Amino acid sequence: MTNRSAEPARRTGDRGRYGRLSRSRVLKTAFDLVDREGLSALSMRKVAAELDVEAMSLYRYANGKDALLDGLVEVLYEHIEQELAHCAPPPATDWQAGLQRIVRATYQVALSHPQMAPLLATRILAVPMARRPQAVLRTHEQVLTLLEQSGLDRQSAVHAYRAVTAWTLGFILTDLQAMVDDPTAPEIGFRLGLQHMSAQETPALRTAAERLAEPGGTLALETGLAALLASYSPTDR
Amino acid sequence: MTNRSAEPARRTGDRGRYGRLSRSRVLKTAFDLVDREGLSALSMRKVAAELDVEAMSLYRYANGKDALLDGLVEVLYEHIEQELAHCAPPPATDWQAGLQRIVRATYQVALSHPQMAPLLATRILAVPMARRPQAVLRTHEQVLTLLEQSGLDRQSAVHAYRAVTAWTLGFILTDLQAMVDDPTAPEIGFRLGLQHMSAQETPALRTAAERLAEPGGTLALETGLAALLASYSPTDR
DNA sequence: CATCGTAGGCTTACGGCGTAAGGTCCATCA
DNA sequence: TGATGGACCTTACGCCGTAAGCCTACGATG
Repeated sequence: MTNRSAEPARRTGDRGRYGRLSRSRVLKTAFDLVDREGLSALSMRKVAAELDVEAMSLYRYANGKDALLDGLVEVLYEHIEQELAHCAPPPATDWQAGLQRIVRATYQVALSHPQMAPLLATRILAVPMARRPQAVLRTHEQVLTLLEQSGLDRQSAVHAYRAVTAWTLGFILTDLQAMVDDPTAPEIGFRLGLQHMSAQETPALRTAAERLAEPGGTLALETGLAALLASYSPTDR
Repeated sequence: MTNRSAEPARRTGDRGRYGRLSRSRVLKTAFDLVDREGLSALSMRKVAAELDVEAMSLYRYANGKDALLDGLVEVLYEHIEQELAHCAPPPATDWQAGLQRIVRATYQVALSHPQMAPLLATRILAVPMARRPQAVLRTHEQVLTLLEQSGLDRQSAVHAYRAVTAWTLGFILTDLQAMVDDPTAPEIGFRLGLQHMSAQETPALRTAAERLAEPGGTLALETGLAALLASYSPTDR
């Protein structure tokens, strides 16, 4: 509610007519809020408050909370595209390297914004493909195009596409899974809460927990990707 | 609130002292509600209403909504265990078949209860491993044990375990992803909402959409699983 | 400069939600 | 029979999403 009449509402590209809101400002605020406090802390009212605005004002730029969540996914994929754009030149001939590049970028952006990970899983289940944000569709289009370049027939390319998508999503979720039970504990076993796990019923899992707590890493991601791709392109073996 | 004093509160194993509630009854009611109306329709108050009880009464059996959600995951994995128990005998020597069996059961239970799928993704991110329901841990223990039987060293077994988990979860989510935009449309293209997808920007995806709308199926699930497993066990190639 | 249509933001209000705190009743058993 | 305590209920609070409608400052127009 701060009166900023000192600024005569110059219509920069990033503010609305009154020099206050804009879609990008709303999404960025929500994005930062989730990064900072987690998805469960996201509410229309809090986002609005951070913008010195009432909740209902957001509706012009994100028509309801679901639309806001989809906006967050959009931002996430825009980050992926940025990562892809400024980071590496695409080696036009090597389709497999092209796929690796996209999958790796997706993984890294997810790691940078772990609080958003649930969105990747839940929104894909909630919003039909045709309604997904453009940035999402563009990225998926690239994946599919690369696979079709690889010489696979259309049917196999679609199967491979599903495999790549499933692997990437599953790997990210598995990698980000909650392992730490008590962050304040000094010893790793207690930090993981192993004293709550029965050594009778789940001995192997208990023993493996320490190793499972470490992130999988880019290497494991790409190993699995390569294995899946190889199984779809008979030329490779 | 119906007075059922006709029944003198016989303490069957499935009811509490007053012959009304019990953990299993609460979870079953919530589970059915989600199956019927979706996760977003789940609320403490509605579950309570279906049991002719007040919301706060549930807290003795599920201490808050998060605990209720974890209870649903528990029920889901109990279904998986039932599927495993009554369906096929485990071929003790063939560890790969053993893994297939578990993964397939997980997939089939997920398909039977598609509304629960988001829980698989979100709860794994929210509750530390050591605090997961016993049924979940038992199933994971089986997977890990089978992999250790396969001759992999401990380190590789853990990597393979992560891969199996990631693949299964990712495959399920990808398989259950929303594709249908307008269920009432007679023609498939409109049913998928393809008119909303730009033929300029995402032509390949648009074309592939029809194929993507079909479920992946058990075969694709097992193909990918085999490919991943092969990449972790050098003896296989 | 005066006017006007409207985009952009605000107000109010409603019903539903999770849950903290404490009360009540009744099956049990001494 | 009377005490005990577990099972369920009542009340209340503060959040939430959002429908409906209002108000006003702005850009365009003359």
